[in-house]
Amino acid sequence: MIPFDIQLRPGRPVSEQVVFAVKRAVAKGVLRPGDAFPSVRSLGKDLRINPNTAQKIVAALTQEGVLEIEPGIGARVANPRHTHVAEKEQRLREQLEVALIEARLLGMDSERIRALMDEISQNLNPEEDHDRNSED
Amino acid sequence: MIPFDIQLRPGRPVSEQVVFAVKRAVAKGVLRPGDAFPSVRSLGKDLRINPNTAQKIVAALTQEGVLEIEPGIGARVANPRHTHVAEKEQRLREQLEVALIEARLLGMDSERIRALMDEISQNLNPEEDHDRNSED
Amino acid sequence: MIPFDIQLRPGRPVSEQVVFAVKRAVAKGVLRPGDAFPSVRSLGKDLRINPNTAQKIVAALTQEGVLEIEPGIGARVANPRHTHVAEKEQRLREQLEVALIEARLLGMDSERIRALMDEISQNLNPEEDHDRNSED
Amino acid sequence: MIPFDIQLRPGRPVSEQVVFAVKRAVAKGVLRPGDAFPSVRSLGKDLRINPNTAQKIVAALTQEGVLEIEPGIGARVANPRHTHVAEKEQRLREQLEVALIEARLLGMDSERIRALMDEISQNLNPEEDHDRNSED
DNA sequence: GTGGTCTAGACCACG
DNA sequence: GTGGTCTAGACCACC
Repeated sequence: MIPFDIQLRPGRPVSEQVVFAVKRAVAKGVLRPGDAFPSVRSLGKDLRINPNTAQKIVAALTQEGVLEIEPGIGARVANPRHTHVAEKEQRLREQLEVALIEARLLGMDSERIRALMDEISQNLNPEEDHDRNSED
Repeated sequence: MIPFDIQLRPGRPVSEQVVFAVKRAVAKGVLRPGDAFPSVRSLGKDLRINPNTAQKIVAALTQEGVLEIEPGIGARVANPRHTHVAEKEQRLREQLEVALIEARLLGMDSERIRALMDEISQNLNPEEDHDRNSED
Repeated sequence: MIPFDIQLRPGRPVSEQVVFAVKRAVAKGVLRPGDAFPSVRSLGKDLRINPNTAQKIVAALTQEGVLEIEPGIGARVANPRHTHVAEKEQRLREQLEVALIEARLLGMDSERIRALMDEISQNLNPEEDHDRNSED
Repeated sequence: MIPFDIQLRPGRPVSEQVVFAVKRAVAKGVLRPGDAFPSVRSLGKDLRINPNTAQKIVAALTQEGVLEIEPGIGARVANPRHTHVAEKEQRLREQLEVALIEARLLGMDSERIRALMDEISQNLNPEEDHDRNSED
């Protein structure tokens, strides 16, 4: 079972969407370091996607440091290792620049943009309400 | 002549990159409403791309409301019309969510992210009046 | 002087727009049969368009039976002659079909469409209020 | 195979005509949400047009929300999403105004126009369940 | 297999 | 001159 829902939207690569969904789950705390991650097989079955694609997803997440593979055991969510920080921060800057430019072309001023950021940020936060079990 | 430089990076669609570069120029005020935009042919020649690709770029920018076409005359930067606002705002939210998630996975807290946003935002600001000579 | 305002919108052929504007003026009664129509020269000058284009406009309107040319005198709005009825009605049907299809794809039902038609139709009507001067 | 026939008329953009034909098919219910849509290549082959043109057609229909693309899988008729509603409704009004003006210049009164609309509308309706054999 | 992008060059309509 | 469309065929990413 996957502890989060993935809504595939047509028009973009499936693998990309799933990778992002996992990242979001980790960012929100729905998935936490140490949590088991579905095997390639069950992932493909659950999401109704090509096993080939499932394999690629796990590989990508591993490569980015989000997952860790224990050969013969399975995959689990990795401790934050902040790998490839430099290049990731570079990509992040670009993403933010793209978003900011689009926002401006939409006629938003800085205040409006900041408010939007805060709103999205808070939507990302609420992993605090339901019960938790901490063992870090 | 194009009043801004475009650095094509291999591996990504050329047209996409140029479209974005133009948007950035408009957002920065380097290109302003009413300014003439290079013809399809000259754009293609300047950027060393196929006229067809240049055509696609102009079409995309027109469709998004960034450019205005006068058939037989040429293209120019449009007044902000804010077309397709709903759809664009939705896409913007998604872009921002993606960026925020990446930032968190990088270990950034809200304050750090906000600072980064401000930095990028200010980099976008400098719409000085004097003609541009860039050699920083 | 032209007794109606024409707002040129970028992205479509100028001639087409002017032709349509004249038709609308006639349909609304702003221009009436017998009214003088500007010469090619003054039309081009008033609208700030290429004389070549102005010429084409007059020719098109004449060909459609909206204008009549009195050689050496000038052009005037023709009496409704309903020329080319068959082919025009055919074109009209196609236009209406296109519009209806777009409306449906927009999710409008017949009632909504009819209401929209009525609204537009009434917007076309009010040529009765202001004073008139007849010199046919 | 394409479940509807497209009669290309010379002199007008092929892509435009095909796009419209697909829209009509959707409006009539000949194509229904979820139905598979021919691949770019097969569409090009069936219609005897360049794959590139076929690609443009699919792209346009996707952009308008009529089709949905799953990369690597294929295209299918989308559920009505009613995107870009504001812009489309504006365009629709203009289309209707053009048609109404033409109708008036043809000497049609409101009643005649309405009757014509109803006729076309009903021609658009027949979404019978039985498979289609057209030899009317 | 699928869609997406790019190049190369032709033709047309518009002004 | 301008933009717009089409053809022909190549390459890539995705599944």
